[in-house]
Amino acid sequence: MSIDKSTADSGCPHNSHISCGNCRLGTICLPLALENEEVVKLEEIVQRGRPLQKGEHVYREHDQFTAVFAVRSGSFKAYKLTDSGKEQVTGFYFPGEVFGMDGISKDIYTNSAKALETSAVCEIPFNHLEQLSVQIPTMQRHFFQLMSQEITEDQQLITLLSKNTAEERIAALLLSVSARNARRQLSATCFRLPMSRADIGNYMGITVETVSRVFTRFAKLGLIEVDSKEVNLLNIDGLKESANIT
Amino acid sequence: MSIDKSTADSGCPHNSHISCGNCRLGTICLPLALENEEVVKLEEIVQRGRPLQKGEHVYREHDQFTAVFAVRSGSFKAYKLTDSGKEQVTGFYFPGEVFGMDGISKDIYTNSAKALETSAVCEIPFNHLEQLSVQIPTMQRHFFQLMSQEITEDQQLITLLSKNTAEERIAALLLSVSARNARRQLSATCFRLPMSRADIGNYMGITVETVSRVFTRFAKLGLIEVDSKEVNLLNIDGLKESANIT
DNA sequence: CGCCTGGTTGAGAATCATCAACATCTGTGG
DNA sequence: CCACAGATGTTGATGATTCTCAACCAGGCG
Repeated sequence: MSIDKSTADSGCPHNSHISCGNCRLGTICLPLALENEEVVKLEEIVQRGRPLQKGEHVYREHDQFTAVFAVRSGSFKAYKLTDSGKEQVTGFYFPGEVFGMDGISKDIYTNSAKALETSAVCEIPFNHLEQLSVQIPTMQRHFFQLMSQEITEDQQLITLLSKNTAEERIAALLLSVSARNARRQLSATCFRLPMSRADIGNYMGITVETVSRVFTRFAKLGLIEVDSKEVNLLNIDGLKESANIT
Repeated sequence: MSIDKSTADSGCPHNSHISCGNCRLGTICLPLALENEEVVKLEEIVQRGRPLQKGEHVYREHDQFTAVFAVRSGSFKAYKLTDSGKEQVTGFYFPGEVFGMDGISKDIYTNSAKALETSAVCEIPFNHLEQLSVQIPTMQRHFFQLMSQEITEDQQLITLLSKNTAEERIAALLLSVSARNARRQLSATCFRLPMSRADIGNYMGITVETVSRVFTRFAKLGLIEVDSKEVNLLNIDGLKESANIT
């Protein structure tokens, strides 16, 4: 909100000409143990794209798979259309996180990815990444890990959807966003949810109405404060109890 | 059921001394475009394990991650325990399919894997596989694809859990097992479900009772025949309609 | 200013979970 | 070979959570 692009220092990911080496998101999206000269090789293949407007697509379902993407600023949602034409949100991505890996298996993206707000991505062409992975084993390992992490997270969501109530799901989502914010040195308690209530409900397998009701219920219990998209987690431990996570 | 191990030919995956080169599951778990000499390299690192009895574990949640596994014969389920101690089934694996990739990200398995019946696996030590991937780009690509496929499948399950009714979920499961059977040149209509009703319900996010009811409902509609674990899909198109897949 | 999208709230309906009883299957030991 | 116990599966009755439908409210934008 209050980020002033004109005075953005080299650590600000909005700035499109800074390099991986001094991007402050590096610790999230890069392998930690990368040599300087290896970072240079990586930088050669990474394409820092122009900003995307809210609603713009990075790629669409069934597009030819060419690259994976790291969120530079803003946020994205991945979704697919079911056979009956309904949307299914499969994930939200915040700065430093990598998406697009679903496309590898069939050489075609199985999801669409669109910006939830004005955002920017780094594009990492996959054929180059493969070559680089052969040269730099650390890179290969890191990328295996990123994919494995996606699997783990999807499985957590599966558990959530298959076992938990609406309240537990919402609590888990809030805690997830909170934790991911903390990883970027941002507030773990006070933040803006970039996605709509409909997206939340869709992602969590509940209706908008239920999302809305749970939010107000949480607010009445003093667990959170809500002002449209802005939320303030007043009682994280209470939320964790509601999420059934200890 | 009627497999006679004593007369098992070299193509039978029960036979523990056959190699990847002439394993009839090769087309499923191996990259197609592998040179002969490359297959030899792969065979050097693959460990063909002893049979596992029903209920035996391949690995347990929180174990040190060492290897991924290809199902040689039988079937497995992957599951994890939730914080509240309940079980969550995260996948079923049939011959030719690879599991254990969830462990890569943290170097620790995030699931347990146990045999649903007498089964056998090929163990592929991951450090060797990484080295091999550097030598054989096709291998790297193939492994990326396997992981990406796991992501895609998990996301399909997410959609199922988040949007579909009990009937649709069961229909989808039956069709999934059917398709995976067909891939192994087995009957797409008549097969045995190796997992319990409880496992099915757990995986699909519904209770055993509901599973049972849906099975009998499907049977009454003439869509399937059920005799305990044996099922016969009488009307695949009808099932696809029930699953909302066209 | 009014329209449209997105969000909230309410009332009734439906699916599925829960609880409970009963049936069946499996394997074990007499 | 049979009897029995425990696990697994089926069926029924009841109830709760969540969905659906509907009205209404708030904010952004032409």
